[in-house]
Amino acid sequence: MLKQANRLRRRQDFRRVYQRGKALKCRAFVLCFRPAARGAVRVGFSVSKKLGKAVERNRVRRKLREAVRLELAAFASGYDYVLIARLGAKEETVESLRRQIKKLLKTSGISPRTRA
RNA sequence: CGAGUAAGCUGAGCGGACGCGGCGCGGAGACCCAAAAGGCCCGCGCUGAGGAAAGUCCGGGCUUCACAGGGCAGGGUGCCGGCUAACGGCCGGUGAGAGUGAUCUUAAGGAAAGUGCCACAGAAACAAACCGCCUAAGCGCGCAAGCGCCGGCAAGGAUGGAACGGUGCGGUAAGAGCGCACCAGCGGCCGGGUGACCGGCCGGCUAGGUAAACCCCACCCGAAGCAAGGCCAAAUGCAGGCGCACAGUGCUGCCCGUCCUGCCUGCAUAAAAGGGCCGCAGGAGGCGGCUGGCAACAGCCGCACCAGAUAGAUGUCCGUUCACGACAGAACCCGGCUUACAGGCUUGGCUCGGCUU
RNA sequence: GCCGGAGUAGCUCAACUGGCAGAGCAGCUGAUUUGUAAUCAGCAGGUUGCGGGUUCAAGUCCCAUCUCCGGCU
Repeated sequence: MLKQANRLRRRQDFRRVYQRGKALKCRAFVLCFRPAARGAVRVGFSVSKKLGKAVERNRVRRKLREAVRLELAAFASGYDYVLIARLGAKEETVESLRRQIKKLLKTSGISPRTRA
């Protein structure tokens, strides 16, 4: 679990990221991001019912959150992010998710130092 | 020893590191916000999913609508007694069915209130005569045997899931509950039981199936749901309609009756600006003991307080043990039902079979 | 949280009050054609999602369950 400050919580924030942000995808998830007014890293998660029943969805979300927590330094502050789990996320481990996050953030073109 | 049957319990453990929700205590920036409330941050302590949390199939509590009115429709339940806040649940019994048995299953009221249906086959599917059996009585013909007419019968055959009680004896022209005995079913009386029902005696001899077809009878059901609903802060405008009629009074429909308001309806306005708080977890609750009861359950006493989120908390890593871990995640609460489930455990339980004494 | 609808041949759909599960397309075989298409004739293809029950008889009625689709808040 992330701290409250690092969470994306409002429905409108999600919508803003979906509509006006950029999206990158890999096997396990889609990463959407968008510059925000505040200077913090805020991440939201989306796991649809397509992934399975409540227990399975919880497991996927927790693995994603743990991976994000461990890689929090790699995220550029001043941006809002949303991770949308895909069907492949069920087979991933936390370690493999961390690698995919790092890879996607590198290709995103924004680095932690630019807006720290 | 083997096979079975019944009731119940459990649902990986221990240690460490990094994290998260809630509560309590302490602290801090002057960060979010128009402001209040609240949020964000740091430290410590305590605490943090299930037996099904699931499906949403029933029943309640709670809240609002008018403290919930009447009728018709509509829906549900359906052997008896009890338990319960209530139930379509549970317990105990009755009948029926299955099993060698322990035991299990059971929507199990009414078919002489009425209607419908019973395909094909068959003469006929609720009142029938195709094949068949008979020719006693009556009439005609004939010397007679006999033939014909008028008829009688439902035993046998055939069809069907089902054919107007079954078996046997008597009876008859042939037959038939026509008579008798037993069995099944029906009605009455007597006895037992709170009752479903059971037992006995007597009577008249006969009534097809289907109500998970319509229906009849008995009993029950107002509706919507915590995004219910209430409070705080901010904002209070525009458009339309009505005057003794109109509008609303919440959704399974219609009608009647009646209450309330004077204004009502729509939009801005509810997924708004980061809105917030209550509802919200002390309960028909849990654990232990005693008493009453065959039991479900009830009463009394004692003990502890045991999730409460709102993008929604249990995860990751390391070590270790073993039978290598199933189904599965609270969202207002509770009682049931149903469904899913790796494995493990308990019972001075019960039944059947084999062997030994 | 609440409430609806559907499941039938490989595909798209029928089957009224329970009474032999059917049609079109697709498939296969044959005919026609030099050959193909079209056309004609014929054939095969079904645990009616799954499991129970009621009934003489169930796609149809009742109960339970699975999957999919949709709606309201």
